[in-house]
Amino acid sequence: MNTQAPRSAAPVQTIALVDCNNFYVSCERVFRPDLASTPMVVLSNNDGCVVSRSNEAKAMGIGMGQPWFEIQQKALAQGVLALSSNYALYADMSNRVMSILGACAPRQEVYSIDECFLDLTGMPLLKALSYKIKNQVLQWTGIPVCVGLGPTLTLAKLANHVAKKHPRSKGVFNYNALSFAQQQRLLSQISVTEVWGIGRRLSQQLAGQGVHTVQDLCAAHTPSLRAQFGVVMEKTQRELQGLSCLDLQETAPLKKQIIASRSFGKSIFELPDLQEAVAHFVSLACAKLRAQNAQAALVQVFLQTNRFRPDQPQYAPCLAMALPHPSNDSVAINRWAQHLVKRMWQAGYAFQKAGVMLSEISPNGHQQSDLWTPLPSANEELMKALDHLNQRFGRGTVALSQPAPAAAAWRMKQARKSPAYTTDWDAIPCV
DNA sequence: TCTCCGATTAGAC
DNA sequence: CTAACGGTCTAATCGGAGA
Repeated sequence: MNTQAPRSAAPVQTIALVDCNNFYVSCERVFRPDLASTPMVVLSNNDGCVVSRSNEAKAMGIGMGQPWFEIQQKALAQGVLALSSNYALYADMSNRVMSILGACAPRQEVYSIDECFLDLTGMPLLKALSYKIKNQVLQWTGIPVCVGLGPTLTLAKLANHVAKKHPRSKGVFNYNALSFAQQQRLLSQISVTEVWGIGRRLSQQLAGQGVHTVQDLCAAHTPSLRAQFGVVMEKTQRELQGLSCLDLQETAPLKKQIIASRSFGKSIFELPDLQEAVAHFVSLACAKLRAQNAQAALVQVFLQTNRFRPDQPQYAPCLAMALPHPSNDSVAINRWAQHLVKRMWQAGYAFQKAGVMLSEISPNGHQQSDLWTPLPSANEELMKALDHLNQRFGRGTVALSQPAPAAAAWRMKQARKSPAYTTDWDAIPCV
């Protein structure tokens, strides 16, 4: 068994993981302070599953990812408020939180919509600093956060988990401040399930090897671990031992693929409805592509019937096409995408979902062109104007196809959505 | 035999 | 009234095809 403290030549880093509490619910509450103690949940797209829960809802036993239809009746009877997700609001709140946090440290990695890593290495009075960060975010945005500190990204995440779970920590936990013996005792009290990168499947397999706690994983024989589970697991173990294997990624690398897809509010049978939906997905995907100043060389379109209805005929075609040259032009890409839908559509199927995938992505302006085919007259100005309008007045203001998405047959179900408080003046309640 | 590809798997949020 | 179960993204790995 490995009971040695890891000795590393590098001075101990201090990484902070700052995570917003019940993020989507907290965003909604900023604009509805009257809901501060109402049990509430936010639902995924199409009002499908629970994706964010208030503490009250957690206490009632409502699980993360539970299908809403399964618990709806009981939950409503218990007074649970359910809201459709309002991504425009959450993205805007996230930007505010992240820019405040970014100013607190020389280096930041925005890891997801509600959490980021900060490099606090070498800074004095870490505990006081952490509380200051936490209070500043709360004061300036209304969003509560917890802060976990550790010598590696994985341990910072674990420390954040401790901060969230133990009320005594008051939202801040510093793993680096523990003695080696205290660290071991703590790790032996936490299930491996809580470790970043260890999901349901792996924790089950680990349990088969007698590895149940984080301490068990730290102490496991490294070569056997590597042989059975691969590199990723070895890195996780090293990180838990305090040896840094993962780096903070300050600038997000270009996406290798961009997908825009959605389930429909109801089944779609007709080709024109499907085409409209696909046109919409193309414009979403291309906007994302342009936002990272990139272009794609491959378009793919897929259609799906409802896989939860085995009694109905199933059909899930997917067709790809290489673009004549890399592009991020919604109009051009839509032409090819429409072609693909037409090829795949067949009468009689109840389509439930469709999507567009862009891949073989490269930075703008790096296209290999040959001498004979002229470069396409890129609709650059048009696309710029389009992105601007959609940002300013809301997604779907300017679309590639006729009907506004709000009226479309394929539009997703969002029965209980809150207003766009932060991006639409008219949505601000008069006081 | 080596490499490249697509499909599959696992995980995160 | 009934039926109803999310959307993106990455990396590793494996088996088969092709060089």
